[in-house]
Amino acid sequence: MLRTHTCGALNIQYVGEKVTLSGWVQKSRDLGGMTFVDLRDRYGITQLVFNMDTNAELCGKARKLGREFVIQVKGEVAERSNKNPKIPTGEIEIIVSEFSVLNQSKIPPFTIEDETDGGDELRMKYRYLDLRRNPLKKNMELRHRMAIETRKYLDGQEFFEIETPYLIKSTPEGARDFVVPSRMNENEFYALPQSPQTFKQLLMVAGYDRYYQIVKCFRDEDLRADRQPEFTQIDCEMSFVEQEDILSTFEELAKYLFKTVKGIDVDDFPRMPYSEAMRLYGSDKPDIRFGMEFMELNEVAQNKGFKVFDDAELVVGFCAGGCSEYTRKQLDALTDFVKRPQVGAKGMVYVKCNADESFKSSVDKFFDQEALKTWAEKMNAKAGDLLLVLSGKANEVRKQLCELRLEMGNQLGLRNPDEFKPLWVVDFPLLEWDEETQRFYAMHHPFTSSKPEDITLLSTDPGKVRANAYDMVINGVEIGGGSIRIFNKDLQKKMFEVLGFSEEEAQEQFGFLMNAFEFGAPPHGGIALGFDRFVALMGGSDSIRDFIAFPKNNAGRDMMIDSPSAIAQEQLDELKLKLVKE
RNA sequence: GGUCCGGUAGUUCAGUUUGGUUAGAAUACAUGCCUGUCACGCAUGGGGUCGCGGGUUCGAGUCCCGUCCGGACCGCCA
Repeated sequence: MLRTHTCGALNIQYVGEKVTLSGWVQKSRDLGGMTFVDLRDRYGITQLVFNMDTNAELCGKARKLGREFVIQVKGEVAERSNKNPKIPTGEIEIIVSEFSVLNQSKIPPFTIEDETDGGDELRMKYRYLDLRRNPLKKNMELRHRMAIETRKYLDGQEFFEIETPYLIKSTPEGARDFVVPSRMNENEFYALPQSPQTFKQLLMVAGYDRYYQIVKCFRDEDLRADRQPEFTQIDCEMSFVEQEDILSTFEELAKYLFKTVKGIDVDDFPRMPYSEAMRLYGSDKPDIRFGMEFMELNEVAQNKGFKVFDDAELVVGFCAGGCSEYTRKQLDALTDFVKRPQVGAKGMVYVKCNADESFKSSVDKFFDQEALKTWAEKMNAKAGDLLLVLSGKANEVRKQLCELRLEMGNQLGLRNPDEFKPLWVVDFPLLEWDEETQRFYAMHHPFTSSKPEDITLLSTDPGKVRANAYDMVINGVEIGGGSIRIFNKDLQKKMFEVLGFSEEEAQEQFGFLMNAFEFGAPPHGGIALGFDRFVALMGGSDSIRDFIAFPKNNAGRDMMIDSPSAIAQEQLDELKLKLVKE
């Protein structure tokens, strides 16, 4: 037996027992007459002790152990004379009687300690060493816990976990597909699923009225801190449900996860229409841990001779409470922030609501005290507050102000990662007009149904149609989204028509789904939650990378295995593929 | 496709603003000493193509151009 206990298992109750432990050498401390070795495994650290008086040969051998050597030791559990209260095994140590080196280790490129060295590049290349460290280990444990609890909850709600294929069919809608050449079908390709969308709908037709899957999805788009080309979703679908059934079922799932995994009780999720989210926060995924809601100022700020405002479609700002003492330098920094090309504002107007009830603004030339007072009143500002105002084209300026609001939230410490404020954003538009291609695109996806009362607009004013679509948003992160689907063949055909598909194209790409709708498709709807993001959120991080065991870098590369990579000519030949060399 | 930040010892970084002696620190590593350490301590030592290429200059880690790599973001992500 290579071990009788793990390195986290032993405590004072085991004193006197003979045990066998295996693990990695975390560190050794050679004091001359005696040597201490910290032995580590996934479960903890146990101190080994060697003494020159009692066993000089063994002690001498122990001194030669290097970091990360894998060893097996046999010995007796003893109470320490000097206890270490910082670790669970700190009251005991192992008086080693024999040990063997199971494997040696090179000196690792970074130390296996919690918050020490190792830049991103190195950590990715030696991911298996980084995973030995506590921070990543905790993240993997959190991920495991959430997966298990998700399964428990959904199983308790009668959901079946059913796997759907990874080798499917490419469709032009939505994100770019990863494609896989088919050896047996010359000139043809599979695509990896961006989501199991159509399959889960077919499962509804099949009568499996509650389905879920914790499933990998693939999108060939550029990466971000919160976006990987392969990522995991909690994918669900239910039959004989309305929007409210989905919302309550998955609100309960989220609450259950917060409770079981974090021990946190979260309040009921407020529901906010998309239009209101855009108006108040300039975002379809507002962070409602803090206020600073937007207020439109066209009425009070236009036609006062300030050309920038007069020419703008929208003048909008928010009130940063208690910030009237911001210095010129801080305000300049905020102006630079919004003028960065990534934000794209032309400038920023501020109004300090001074303690003595006077106002100081960057546009004093155009607005007197009385005018600024009307702004302050409109924005419910008190003495001591700071108003920040942007102007421009409505959609753009809302987005810019959203960035500024989040930045102020950061600066003022209002975005506490231990606080969780979820909400449902509902009533999304069904369609989105794209200027470049001059056509409508489905905002969610083409299987989304519209609000019944809006359905007549589909032919007359498609941009106005609201969808039975919803997003779960927590702390400004889009955790997931879904919709009530179309389950009628004719309506689905109509939808493809609005999206500019010819009947042939629609039949060719989605005929299998519409055909299935002719065989008794039940009303159904569902949701998919971004599992990586949810875990990262629970772990208090904006980046999902450290919640995925083997993630890819900025350029979609796996730096450890160095993929993607070229393939052999024989493989290309077999697939009948020719590379175009440039 | 674009914007910004970074690349100096095994590692994390300072040094670059204002070009000038042998490029430093911490940690890791090696050797020696040390019998209760747990970030052990003390002493000694080795360790550098300053990402790469070109240019300016009497002289480049430092300035300029290009390029590669990493990170954050915009576009993109139904």
